[in-house]
Amino acid sequence: MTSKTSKSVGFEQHDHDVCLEKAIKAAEAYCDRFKLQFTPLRRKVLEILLEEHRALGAYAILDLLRESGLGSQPPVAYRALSFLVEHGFAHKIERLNAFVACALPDILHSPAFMICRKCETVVEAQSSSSSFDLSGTASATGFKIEQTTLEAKGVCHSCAEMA
Amino acid sequence: MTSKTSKSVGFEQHDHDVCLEKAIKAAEAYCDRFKLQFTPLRRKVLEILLEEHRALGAYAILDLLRESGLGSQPPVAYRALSFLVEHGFAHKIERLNAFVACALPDILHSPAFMICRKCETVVEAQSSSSSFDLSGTASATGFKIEQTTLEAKGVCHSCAEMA
DNA sequence: TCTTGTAATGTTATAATATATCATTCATAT
DNA sequence: ATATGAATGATATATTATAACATTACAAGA
Ligand SMILES: [Zn+2]
Ligand SMILES: [Zn+2]
Ligand SMILES: [Zn+2]
Ligand SMILES: [Zn+2]
Repeated sequence: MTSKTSKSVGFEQHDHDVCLEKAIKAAEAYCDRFKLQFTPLRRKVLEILLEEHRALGAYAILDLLRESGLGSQPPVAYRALSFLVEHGFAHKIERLNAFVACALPDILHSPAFMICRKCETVVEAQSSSSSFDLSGTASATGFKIEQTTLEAKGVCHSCAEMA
Repeated sequence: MTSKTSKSVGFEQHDHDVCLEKAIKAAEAYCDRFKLQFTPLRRKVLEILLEEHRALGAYAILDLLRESGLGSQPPVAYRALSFLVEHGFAHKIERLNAFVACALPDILHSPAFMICRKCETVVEAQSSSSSFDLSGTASATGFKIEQTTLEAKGVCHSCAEMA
């Protein structure tokens, strides 16, 4: 059985070079279109995240940045990360306080993740913003869900009325 | 329209005394049944969380504990919180690095939350572990979803095979 | 060209969240 | 009463994240 709202990218083998290049190209195109600056720093952080389908903490990223001489203090990493997250090139995994490159860069989506607690692989599944069915993706890939986190941020009725 | 997988508790008015007492009683009963120690400290932390349907950070909780002379160092709060979370009496809101009392203490559930960014109210919706539909609860309560976080932790196919 | 505004980056300091470790006390069962 | 494990106390430190201010890069308008 497969879901109509979820489609996985990960766990199974795939051509990661294509994956990586597609993401960079998508970011370039998007920044070009919206006059955003895809600076060397931001590009490098995205490249670091794209290396693997794993989540990296800000300080791990910072270490790698330092190695390539592109910045060494926390705000440098956090700023680049918030740019990438803000524009959808990367996502924050709240459970891990860590970041992953978006695996679906050319698709408008609300991200959903399956996180293996053993190998730490993070698979991004496609979904709509308020309806989720991970069970399809999970069973299709053989992922065994143990625990889920679902948190919707927004504005409640009474707060909306005030404005 | 209402969802078959989600039912809200919150935002709208409700008898909070009942809410509070029900949660304490449920915790007592559960601990009794499973021979868990519902110590004064753990009870106090749950009471603190039950005061309001808002998420409290560990250090805010710690301040309140200190006031009642029940502990003053971080591990005290974190231990009580992990006990409460482990047994389902409370949940961690990952997006906020904060904790809420469970609003559905007598129902087996995988928690889902709607968080108002203005008043910081946290509403818990009932859901199954791998399929969610917050849109029903959201529209029923007038909550406007802006962003969602969906993260499933588990074990991937290849890691499961190794074991 | 010059200036001036804005975005990005550099730098220092510190805040906020969370855990490791070891000592002590308490509950419970033999 | 005594041995056992669970819970708490206490100290130190790790990890994650941001505030605040200085500097540089770059482009639009004078
Ligand atoms: Zn994505
Ligand atoms: Zn795995
Ligand atoms: Zn709950
Ligand atoms: Zn509100």
